[in-house]
Amino acid sequence: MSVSALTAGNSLSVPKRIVIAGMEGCRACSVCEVRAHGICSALNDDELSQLAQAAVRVTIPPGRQLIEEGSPADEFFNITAGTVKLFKSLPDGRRQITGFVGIGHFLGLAVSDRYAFGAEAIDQVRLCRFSRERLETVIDEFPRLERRLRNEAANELVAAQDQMLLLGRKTARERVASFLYGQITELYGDDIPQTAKLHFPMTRADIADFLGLTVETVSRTISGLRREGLITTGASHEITVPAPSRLRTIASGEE
Amino acid sequence: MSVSALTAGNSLSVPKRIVIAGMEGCRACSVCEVRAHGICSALNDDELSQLAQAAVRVTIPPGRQLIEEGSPADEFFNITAGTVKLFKSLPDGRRQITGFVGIGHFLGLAVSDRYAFGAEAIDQVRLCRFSRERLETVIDEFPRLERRLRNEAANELVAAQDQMLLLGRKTARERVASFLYGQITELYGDDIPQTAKLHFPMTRADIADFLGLTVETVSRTISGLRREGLITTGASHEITVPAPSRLRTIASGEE
DNA sequence: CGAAACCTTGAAGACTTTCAAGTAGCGTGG
DNA sequence: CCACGCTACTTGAAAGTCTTCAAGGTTTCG
Repeated sequence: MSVSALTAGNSLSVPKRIVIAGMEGCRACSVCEVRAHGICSALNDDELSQLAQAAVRVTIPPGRQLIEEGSPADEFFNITAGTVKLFKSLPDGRRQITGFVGIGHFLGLAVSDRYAFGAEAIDQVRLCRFSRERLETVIDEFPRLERRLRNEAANELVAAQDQMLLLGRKTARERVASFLYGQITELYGDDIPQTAKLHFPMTRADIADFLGLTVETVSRTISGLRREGLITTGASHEITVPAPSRLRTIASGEE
Repeated sequence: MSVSALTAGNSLSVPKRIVIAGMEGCRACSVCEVRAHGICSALNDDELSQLAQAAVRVTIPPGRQLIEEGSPADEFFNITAGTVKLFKSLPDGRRQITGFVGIGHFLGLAVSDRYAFGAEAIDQVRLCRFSRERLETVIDEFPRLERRLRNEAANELVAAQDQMLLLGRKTARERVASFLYGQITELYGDDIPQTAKLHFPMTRADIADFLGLTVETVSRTISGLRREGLITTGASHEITVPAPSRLRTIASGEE
């Protein structure tokens, strides 16, 4: 389901842009929008063109699942646009989103032969697709890539540990503040402005599944933060934060 | 505090076994108890002796902290005996244990220059210590090691995702069952016996901090499982599981 | 424009926590 | 050898945070 869905998604959503394996990718990489990000930044142009031969670029419409939990892990992805949610589910439907990943993110670092998580496009997503086999070949030739992947994994691990602290020990208020502050740092990096304007793609349900809460609690908590003057809400996916540092304080459990 | 504490721990706890940097390690590796585990299994004897020159073996008494959250990450560790708990804390003392790690585990895969987590010995722990610098040198020479580290990180990532699902979406009962079943698989691998006997080193408080619960809830839940006949309790760190598969069912949220 | 999906708010309920007290295990020392 | 003190574990009762159930309002998109 997962892989075929992906292929179908490509041909259905961008019929005018048929991708021929190994061709378009070959051209695209050196001028790719994520040339400077993710694993690609670890390679020079020559090396990149080798990688390109293993890549296919595809576009995924919002809501389409690109990886199904437990399906054979024979592909890797590199996101070039949009946002993907990663998740795990229980048999009765309870769901935990383990992360939102965007531009430059490398997806599919599974060790086993099956994906341990699902992945679904939140908005329109573009990505490069590699077969596991071909990527491994390229990796063997470029040790730098290997290190890059290790660092990528290590970074994700740090984020996962933060999220475990959040899920295991933070209150609803602290969780929502953490989420919002996380969105701020993702958007602005270390250069946080006095007033941050956010426009995120995920729904309240996504946020709830990410924070281990219900939609109602997320909604109520956001309303609470608004009443306190800590945030201003525009459209449902737009939030303005007049004093990000106050949010950071709450997020880290200091009040 | 962390590194000095470690050194102090070594000299204080095993005064008769003074370790000379690069010497004992050099001998020990090829006959090491974890020769076949962890990163060492990725190397042949020759390569290993190179690695050994960068290693110092130390022993840590129970309760001693070997890594302090936020301290400079200039060392890596490879555990050869005992169990270590990894954790993150909030300013007010709330604590989340992100994992228990034992024999063969490689510790310190930080990308930043500071540890993002703390680490404390649960029982008596032995480990190999490397300076970050020296390990990186060895890694550069052995690409296999690099891949090994990536796989290690990928495996941890899978475990972290499981834990996020647990913390965000499982009930107390499911969490405790998950913990116990996890202990079973760690001890027996894929070959689960009809009746599993467990003897784990962590306290109820550790388990609580791992599962995002309080000690009281852990205790009550274990009592509940016992009343249901799902487990038998001996000494406080000993539990017998007459039907592991039932526990697995509960752990995965199927009842 | 209208159906559907999404978001918000209220009230009742549930699971877990908090507070409290008692029991048990263990190492030290009289 | 047993008392003492400490830490760990267990159990009960009350309290609290978050969830569940329910309904109304809003946005989105064909």
